[in-house]
Amino acid sequence: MDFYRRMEQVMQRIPYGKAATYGQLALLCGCPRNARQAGYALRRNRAGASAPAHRVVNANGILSGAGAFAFPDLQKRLLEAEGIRVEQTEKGYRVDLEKFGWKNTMEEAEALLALYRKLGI
DNA sequence: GCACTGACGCGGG
DNA sequence: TCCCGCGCCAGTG
Repeated sequence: MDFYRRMEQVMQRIPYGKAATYGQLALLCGCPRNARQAGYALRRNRAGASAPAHRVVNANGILSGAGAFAFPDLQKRLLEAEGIRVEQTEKGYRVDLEKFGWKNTMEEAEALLALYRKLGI
């Protein structure tokens, strides 16, 4: 499935110091309904070991994947190392997507689609 | 081929 | 507002 190869490309484009959501990644892969697969891809390291998996959170900004890291607060620490403020809530660690969320421009989305065509994925 | 699972998201009550 | 339930679909056994 080229979904994972697309995921790889999208992951590489998440800017330093920004966080993206699962749904957002799925959307940028051209599969708006594959938010679950986005998470699955990360859990199984399908997006490549070099992919910044710590920059991916759910739609609410919660670090739902924290448990999949070697240490529970590893993701939190990686994010903070990039200047992203992580606050602790009843629901768990959370980032402010208003401030640190990756805002995609239409140009970026189109550039990705062009890239997929070029790579044939 | 079938059933179950999940680092998700959204609408309805 | 909170919670529940359903849709989603590739992997896995």
